[in-house]
Amino acid sequence: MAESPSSGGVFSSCSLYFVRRGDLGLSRINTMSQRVKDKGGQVIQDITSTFIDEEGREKKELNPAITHIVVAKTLSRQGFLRFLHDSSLTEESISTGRAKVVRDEWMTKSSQTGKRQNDEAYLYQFTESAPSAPSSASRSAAASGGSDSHTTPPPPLPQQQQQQQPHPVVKQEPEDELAMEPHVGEGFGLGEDGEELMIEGGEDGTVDYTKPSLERNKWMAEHFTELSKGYKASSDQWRHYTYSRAAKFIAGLDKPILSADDIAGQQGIGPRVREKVQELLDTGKLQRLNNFKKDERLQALRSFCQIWGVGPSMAGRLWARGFRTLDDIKKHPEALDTDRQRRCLKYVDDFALKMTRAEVESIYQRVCEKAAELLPGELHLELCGSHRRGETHLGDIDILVTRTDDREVGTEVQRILDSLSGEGFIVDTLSMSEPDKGKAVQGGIPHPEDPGHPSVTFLGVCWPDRSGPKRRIDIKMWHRSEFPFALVHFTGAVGSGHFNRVIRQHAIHMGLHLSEHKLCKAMRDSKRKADHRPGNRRAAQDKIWQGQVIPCESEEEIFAALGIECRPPERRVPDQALMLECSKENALKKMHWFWPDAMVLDRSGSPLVKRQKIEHKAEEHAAIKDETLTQTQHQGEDQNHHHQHQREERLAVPAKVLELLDRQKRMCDSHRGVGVGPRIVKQPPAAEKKAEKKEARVKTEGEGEGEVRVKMEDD
DNA sequence: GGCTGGCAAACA
DNA sequence: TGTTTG
DNA sequence: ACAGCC
Repeated sequence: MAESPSSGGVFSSCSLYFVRRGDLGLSRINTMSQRVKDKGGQVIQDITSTFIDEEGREKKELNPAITHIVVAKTLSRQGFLRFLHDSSLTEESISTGRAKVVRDEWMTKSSQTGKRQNDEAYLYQFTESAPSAPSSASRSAAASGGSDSHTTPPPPLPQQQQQQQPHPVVKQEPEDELAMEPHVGEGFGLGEDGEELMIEGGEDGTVDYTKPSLERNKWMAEHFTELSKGYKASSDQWRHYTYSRAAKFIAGLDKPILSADDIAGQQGIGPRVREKVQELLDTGKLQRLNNFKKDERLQALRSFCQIWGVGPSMAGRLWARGFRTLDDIKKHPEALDTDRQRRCLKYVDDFALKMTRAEVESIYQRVCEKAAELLPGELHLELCGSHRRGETHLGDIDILVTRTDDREVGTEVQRILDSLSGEGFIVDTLSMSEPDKGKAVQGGIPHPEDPGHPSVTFLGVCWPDRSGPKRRIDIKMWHRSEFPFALVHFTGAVGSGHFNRVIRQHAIHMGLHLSEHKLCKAMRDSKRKADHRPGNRRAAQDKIWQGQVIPCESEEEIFAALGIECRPPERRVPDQALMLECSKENALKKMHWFWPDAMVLDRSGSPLVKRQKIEHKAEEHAAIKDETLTQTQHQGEDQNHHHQHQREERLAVPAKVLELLDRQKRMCDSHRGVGVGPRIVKQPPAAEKKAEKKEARVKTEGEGEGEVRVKMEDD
């Protein structure tokens, strides 16, 4: 079997079953199944098979054909047990069966590397174990020896083997092979520099958690940030997101929280967050967070994620292979996948150091000078990111460049970089985009009259001061017409991009599409979980047919178009006011700004209140129109008042938006004399897919739920 | 109870 | 393609 | 072990 990979495919003689729970959804299972089959494996549909016992009764057992049961690594033990129960299997039948229960990474990694990964390194721990116990190591040790010769690097398994349970640290002094500047001793696991201290003690006086204060709010927010980071490292993106959002929300409150009820009922704040606020008020700490701190594995994952280019997935694999600390990895850099990661391993300590605003500004200055020297008067540079948001401890430098004229972006950034590299200022490139690729795929099928402009993105490392640390620097160049969108995008990316997510969702609700390049009308082919069986076809993608762009010359105009307050950079956070402004109802009231002929109705013509996906498809226009007519006709007076209702709810079109629409019209006219209204570039590919979809929709409508649709009446 | 959750682009 | 980043 | 929506 060690030799088989080349002959029969990676998965030859494997029969996999995918557990559709947790993060392993249908669409992912479909794609994975396809790959397994392509590479010589089999996918089994039923986890059980029935047999007839002596008394002639039907019984179920674990399907003996299965060699591997693939489980989402984030699926909880309980979730897995529930799955077993639902499949009328017992825990025991699994443990005694021949099928190996492996995490989904086993499959993706095997497929990626073209080498079947060692099962034992990817075992899914569903048997009894403390949530944190890294008990797998011992088992894999025994098993790995023989079969394992072809898994990626030789078994690096440092001395940790034996350490597993008794974790009392054993911080054996690293022999510092990679001569690091000893800037920070850095206990990882703790947040980035010192936040932990602030939580526990408070640097300037401890926070009195029994007394309401804004300080106490911040203190609570930090707890949520810690939770969020923990979940991030364990690849639980949604809890990461939720807690991170909660942290931002609480930190942004302008009134002290008096009781847990103060935050209840806010958009995005649910029972779990409320409970935890309560717990903080009652006990001054969070049990969950304490568990996190004790969780050796989690702390290791967090430290691994400090390497730029290593995320939760890679971190999990490193842990599975026996690495426990960053030092372990420094001793075995070959454990990392790419050269870039190995380079970034050396930057870990430097990148953990924050900069002052002045430092950032002087770096910005240096780039500005170079720009002025090479291309005098041609470029405009702006500091974005956390600096623009007014923060004081900065992790990186984020510079946005545009031409002062309307010419397309070319090699300007490259020239600046070349020169600065020659001076030893830029010392590494982590990622560099090809200037001409910029306009290729931006956010779906582009509008035929306005496919967008090329842009350039550089992510790299600079070394402003030979005696100081190296710094992360991003330089991006956009076409002038798209510059404001880039500004919004690269300023709003707080934390996990909460602000961007909220306003983009809002745009979607208005039937628009907001990206870092443009704002445009959009037709979305909504992403549905396909009801295909695994292996057949892929789930429908969330395709966007881009409609007309809505040109905005400033951030102000972008916010105006979305009908929300133009916030100064430092207020680009998802606070209560924003969530309110961006509620679905509001979006729907504003929709007619850009879809003047659209009526938003459910099937019976009643005014919509809920429903998120705005779905429409070009080629259904005709059909919809007919439907609309017949409906509105024979609905008669009965429905009339509904329409009035809806009209009443509409928000008046602001002057600014009229201006934008006017500008849009002028641009269109001058461009090509194109009429207003969405132009469809491409028809959705498979005819049958559409048929299916139509059917599905009719069905839901028939069931009375009623999709909201935007119905267009032709211009 | 099940599904979705902002987006795009580079890299291997 | 999945993973990671901004 | 999250929140909001059908």
